Amino acid sequence: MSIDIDTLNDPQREAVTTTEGPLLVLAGAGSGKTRVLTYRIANILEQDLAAPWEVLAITFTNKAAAEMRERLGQLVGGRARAMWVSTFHSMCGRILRADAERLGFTRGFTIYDTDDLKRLYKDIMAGLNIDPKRFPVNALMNRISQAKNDLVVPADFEAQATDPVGKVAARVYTRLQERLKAANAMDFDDMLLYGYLLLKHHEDVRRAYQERFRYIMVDEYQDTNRAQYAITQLLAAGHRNIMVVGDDDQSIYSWRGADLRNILEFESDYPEARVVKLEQNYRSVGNILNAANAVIANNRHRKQKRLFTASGDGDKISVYLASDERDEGRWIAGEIEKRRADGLSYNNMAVFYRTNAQSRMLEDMLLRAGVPYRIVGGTKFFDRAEIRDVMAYLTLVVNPADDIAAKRVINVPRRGIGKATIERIDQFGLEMNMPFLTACELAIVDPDIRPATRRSVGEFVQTIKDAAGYSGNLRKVIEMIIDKAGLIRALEDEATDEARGRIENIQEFLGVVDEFVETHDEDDADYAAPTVGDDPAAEPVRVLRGDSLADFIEWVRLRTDLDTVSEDGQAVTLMTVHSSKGLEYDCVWVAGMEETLFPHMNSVGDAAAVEEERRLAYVAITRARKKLYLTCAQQRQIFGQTHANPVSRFIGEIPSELRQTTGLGSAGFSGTGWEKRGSRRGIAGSGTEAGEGRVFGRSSASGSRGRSFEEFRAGGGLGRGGRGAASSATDGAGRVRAGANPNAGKKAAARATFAAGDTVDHKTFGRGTVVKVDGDTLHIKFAKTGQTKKLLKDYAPIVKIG
DNA sequence: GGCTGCGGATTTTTT
DNA sequence: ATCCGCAGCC
Repeated sequence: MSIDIDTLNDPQREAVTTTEGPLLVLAGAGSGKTRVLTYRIANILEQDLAAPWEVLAITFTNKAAAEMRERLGQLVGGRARAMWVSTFHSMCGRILRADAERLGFTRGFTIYDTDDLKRLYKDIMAGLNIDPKRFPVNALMNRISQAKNDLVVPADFEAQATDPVGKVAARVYTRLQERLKAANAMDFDDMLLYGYLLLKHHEDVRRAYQERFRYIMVDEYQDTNRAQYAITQLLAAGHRNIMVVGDDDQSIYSWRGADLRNILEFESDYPEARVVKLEQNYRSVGNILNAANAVIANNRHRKQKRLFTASGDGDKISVYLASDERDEGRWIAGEIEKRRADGLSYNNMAVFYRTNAQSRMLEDMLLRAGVPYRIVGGTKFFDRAEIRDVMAYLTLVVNPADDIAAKRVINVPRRGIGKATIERIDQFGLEMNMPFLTACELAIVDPDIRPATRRSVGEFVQTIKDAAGYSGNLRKVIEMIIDKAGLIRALEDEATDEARGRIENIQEFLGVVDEFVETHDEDDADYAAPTVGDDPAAEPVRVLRGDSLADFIEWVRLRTDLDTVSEDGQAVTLMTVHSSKGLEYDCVWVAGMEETLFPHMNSVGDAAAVEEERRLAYVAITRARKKLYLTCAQQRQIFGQTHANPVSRFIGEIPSELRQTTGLGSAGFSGTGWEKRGSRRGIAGSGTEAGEGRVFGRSSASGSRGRSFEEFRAGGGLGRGGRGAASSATDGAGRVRAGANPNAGKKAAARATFAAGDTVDHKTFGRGTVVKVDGDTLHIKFAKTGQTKKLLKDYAPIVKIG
């Protein structure tokens, strides 16, 4: 269990052993940053410099936190549990819950996500008679979010606002904070803002934490915004043992408030700071690293550093010039299969893109090629309407003042409470300055509401009230709430495939509850923050809330899709370049390397924005360990229009001797591929593949229109708002999980073209035999590779030949 | 109270 | 192209 410091290189060791005072670690991509962080913490414990609960490690994503926790567990065992290893938001969540009353909230406060918040904004704007056409909600939200991240409170904001939008925003902001407080709710930005204000204005609280956290470490420091920076400063002021780790070249979130100055000016904030640069890269081969270095060298505003590696040059970077995005996807799918044939696992491959819109075509092509994939990001499981409904009920139980939640589900499932009634109750509640739910309670005797409706309202209120009394096993409690609310019963009555899919989603949600319970059993309870007045030297009280429903809700609220990236099964990962930060793969494809896409058109023309795009390109390139592919399309459809974009400047910035170009206009380009023939609707197509002389096409038997790709990818659950969930709809291997697919039942009927024993020909894999037919999924054993693949009969490029 | 159809918008996204 | 929200109608 003891750590082996000798395995570190010199700067790494210096970072690990420099425990006292401020320390800035400039960690280049792939330079072993996480290792340094975890070793440093382990070392601190090893040397008895601090107790576990005196250590605070802050990361940006829950995933990163979980990873660090895991690795710390390996190094220091159970002591890792007592440490605060969390994101800024969950840390603030804890701090705020302990002393919520100081700010006028209760410990049961709700965290509003963007969707909830937007409802509230609209409500407020309607109340203030602000025309959403002239002042778009999104614009106001952005403006106010920015203010919060800059720690500007409504009064200051109002004083500063001079422009028309600003003045309107000021009114909305003021009202917003009142409404949020009345609902006992905070948005994500508030967690930071109020976390800061609590520490700033309550000296006893501040001192308790300052004294407690002997060692503080902040990862991805280049991405901190003003609020996070200020919180860090306050917490670190006690012992001044603050270590920040970051890479200015990987700062890609300035658009959401990240301030590069935080890292660039660390040395002036702490003149006594030690600075360590980690420049040896252990991840990528020479050619990739040199390409990355060459690209990023074009940025003016950066700390000079140059990564080097001891490993060989490796392959050149492959640049592919596709004719269009379809060709691009097809080519990537083909290359993926080639690497796969070389023995590389799908799990070691990833495809990145600049914008989510690009994923469609890539998915389509991978699907057709039978390449299993999983998508990171996009729509989240927890965003589905039915899941949000369940969450709203749970939230209401913990926080009856949450009007957004109350209004969301007062008529879900349908209880015959109409818009007019809701509006009436809402009006009344606002006038009386009481929560919506309280207003509901009083409305039960409102003679102006129909008796049947009043009864429904009463039942709704009673459901919530009763639920507050449930105790015991969390899963049972939640099941009971869902049951009493009648959510599943209503869906059962619908008796549609879609409703069945939703029921399954709710059941899956219960699985998530189990997951929570498993990872948060009593013994695992976190150490609560020392409460005010505690002797800071004493061991913190171990009280964790005793309120597991509230904990569960917070856990879900602060959770995102990225955290749930499952490593199960073999699949290529698809994600935006932003999501890829912190990850690494043997083979990486970056699609859409064109001007206006990457760099994005909204950034061209703004020097600072272009630099951020370049950092983004740098992040993408440095994710690859062994092989990097950059692709671009000569023609591409954007918003329904065809554009011809020049090749990205970032490709040009890579020295030509490091790259090798194929595709359009270069030898070896084979022209139109299979994907162009036979539309996705299943029209027969066939052709002869150059060089292989093989018949290829799709069965004409699938004459029906089939499901559109959209339906297909949304298969995991069509939310009421049509918000399908691409990522969660696929299982680990990228296949659509039949169980969660409301369309699962009806699709198999139409066409029975394949049967076990059929011989088929596949575009990429060649001849194979159908081993098994599983609904739309064909299990085909291919002669050439010997492996059995699962392909979707309506999408795979296969044709029956015997 | 729910469905349909129109119009606007559409980088990136953690929490 | 396509998704989403909203308004107006049944």
